[in-house]
Amino acid sequence: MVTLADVARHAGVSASTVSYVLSGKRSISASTRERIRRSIDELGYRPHAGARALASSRTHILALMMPLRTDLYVPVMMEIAMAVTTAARAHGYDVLLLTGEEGPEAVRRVEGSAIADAMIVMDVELDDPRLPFLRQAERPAVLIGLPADTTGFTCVDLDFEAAGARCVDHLADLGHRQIAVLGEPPAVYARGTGFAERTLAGLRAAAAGRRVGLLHRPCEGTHAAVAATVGRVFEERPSTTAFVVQNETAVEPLLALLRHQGLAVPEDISVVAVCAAQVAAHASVPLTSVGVPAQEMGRHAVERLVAHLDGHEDTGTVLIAPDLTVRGSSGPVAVPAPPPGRTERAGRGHSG
Amino acid sequence: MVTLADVARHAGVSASTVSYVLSGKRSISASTRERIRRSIDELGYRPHAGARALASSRTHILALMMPLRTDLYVPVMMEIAMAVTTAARAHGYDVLLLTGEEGPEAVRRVEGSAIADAMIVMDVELDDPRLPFLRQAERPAVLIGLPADTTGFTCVDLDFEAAGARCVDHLADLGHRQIAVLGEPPAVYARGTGFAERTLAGLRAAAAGRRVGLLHRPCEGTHAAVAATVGRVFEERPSTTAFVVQNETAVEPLLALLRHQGLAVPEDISVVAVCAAQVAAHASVPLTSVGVPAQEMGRHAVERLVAHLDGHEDTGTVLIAPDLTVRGSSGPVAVPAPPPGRTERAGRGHSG
DNA sequence: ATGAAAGCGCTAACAG
DNA sequence: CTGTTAGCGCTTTCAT
Repeated sequence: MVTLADVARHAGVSASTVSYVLSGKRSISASTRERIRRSIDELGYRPHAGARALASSRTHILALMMPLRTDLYVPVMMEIAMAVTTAARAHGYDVLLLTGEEGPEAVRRVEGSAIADAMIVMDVELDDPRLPFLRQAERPAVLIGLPADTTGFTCVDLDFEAAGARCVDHLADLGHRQIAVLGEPPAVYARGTGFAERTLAGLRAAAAGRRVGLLHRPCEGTHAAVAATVGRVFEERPSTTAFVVQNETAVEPLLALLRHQGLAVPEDISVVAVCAAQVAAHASVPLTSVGVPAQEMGRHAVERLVAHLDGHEDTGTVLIAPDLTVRGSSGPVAVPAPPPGRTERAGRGHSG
Repeated sequence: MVTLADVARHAGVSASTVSYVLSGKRSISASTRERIRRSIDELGYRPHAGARALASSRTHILALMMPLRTDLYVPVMMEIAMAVTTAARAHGYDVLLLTGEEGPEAVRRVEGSAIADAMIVMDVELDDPRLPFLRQAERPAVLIGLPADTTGFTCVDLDFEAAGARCVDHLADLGHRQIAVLGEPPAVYARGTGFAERTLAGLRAAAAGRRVGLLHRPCEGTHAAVAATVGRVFEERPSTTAFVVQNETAVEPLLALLRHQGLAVPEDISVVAVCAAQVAAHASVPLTSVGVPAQEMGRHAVERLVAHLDGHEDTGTVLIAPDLTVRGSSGPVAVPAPPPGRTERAGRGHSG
């Protein structure tokens, strides 16, 4: 193994000089700097991570806590993880993957063993059990998601409230007066994930402002559950002309159901999604949607953390502005509004 | 920060004794061991990862190289990553996440900086550029997937050849004589991923043995591509009565298309998938399938690596036996075989 | 602009 | 069964 001492000997300088060339923490004459660089390349030297961590109290590792749960859309989690890793590498950091399984204990482990310089926590719940430990930890943390109390943390998330409002505004602009919301499964609301509620708040506020009716129903992503939920929606609000879906797994079942009921999208009924762009774009009917900016979230999280580690204190919440992409699943409400043809007799979408 | 020295002082012993209690590498009297354990708990001591790594040349970290590509089914990657992380924790290891982005350079980095004790490489191609570097590395590696030359590595994968054979046997047993295979997109075959070819080899061998016709077509996962491919399949082999799909994203488009053409599954046509169990189980028609044992693969990979690190030399390939789960998308071929009703005129599945 | 030297916290001989 | 001690490879004062 090539050590710093080897490089120093090879370049005819002291170890500290090599170290300083690497860290750039003091000025080195151009000539020796070049000589040392050459030695480094020639010998194929790489600093020993452990030694460096021990001496400097900096591991250049960020810990990423992933949820173990599977009721959230996995590809988005993965995209965030990849974005975090890529952004981290761009700043000279590596990423340690932790599963939610260990829970708060993972925080103590990272803290106690100094195995990472900072933590990124995904799938944060409103009253997350990890937060107290994170607060009393030495290391900075960025939360992806918004807990009830954000004191002491930097949080990064999509502005789901604005996203909800954006959906309603878009549909209201198209003339829709009665909107149904197909939400995440009840379990997601129950465990206080926050984003679902925030979206709902935005939807409701905008609906009130625009004087359109809003009916919200949590929903599992199975064909059966979607059929049942949509059935009840049409019973309660027969004048529904648009759906907002916030549940990746419910997207296809919903589209299949509407098709099966002879309702054409967007001629008879509009559908807008709050979901991963990929899901919206590749659905059997490309969906107008507000995407979850996974890449951006991952990147922001890392950059905040790196800034903090570099001494630029900057706690605070980053809410990423929603972006609504029109893809053709939303259109003007039919005039006169067609009665929802919900039985087998109906043919394919005619709007008159 | 609490150090080993603090614990030693608190327990009234020497540092080495504490170290040995932790590692169990030499016998300690029950009384002092207990005393030390108590001190450790009381002080909340955790070994400093960097110091330990420096002194012992063991980081207790496994590096996991994930593909950055998105043409493979993401949830399976994620499931493997989670299984790896969980299994690693169970053996006292943490997992460092590396993206394929860095390519072979990542291998050199891990090797040179001694940031991990071993590597797990996912999405291995037949002639993977990382393998030469991995071979000359000090640290052991486990590949998830099978390269052309497995010399020097432990490889873990599903026995895709057996999986393919299993599908053909299942369908042949049901009386099918002409099977079509909807494969991964051409790009997956082109870059030499191996598993796709191995599945095909298994399908072909079994088909030859059972004297059933086999037509294989790579296919993108879009509705348009599936429609085009299936159309050509029926033109070339009108007597096709069963499909084997190995492409998660093509599953729903295929089912939708068959439905739209008035072909009932499994009455008119059988469908068997080689894909993630979750996809098969939650498809609009639950699919008979051979699942990808992601959990098992991740676990095996870690266990092999840990065994190797513990000195139990055990290089070799682990091919996990396929498991075909019957879910109702496969059935006996209709007698007499129905002509595929591929045009709009056809009603819903009647077999006469 | 460069060197010398003292650790960082832990492990593993080497002694007893 | 336990203690002493010499590093592991690097960073960072303190000198010059």
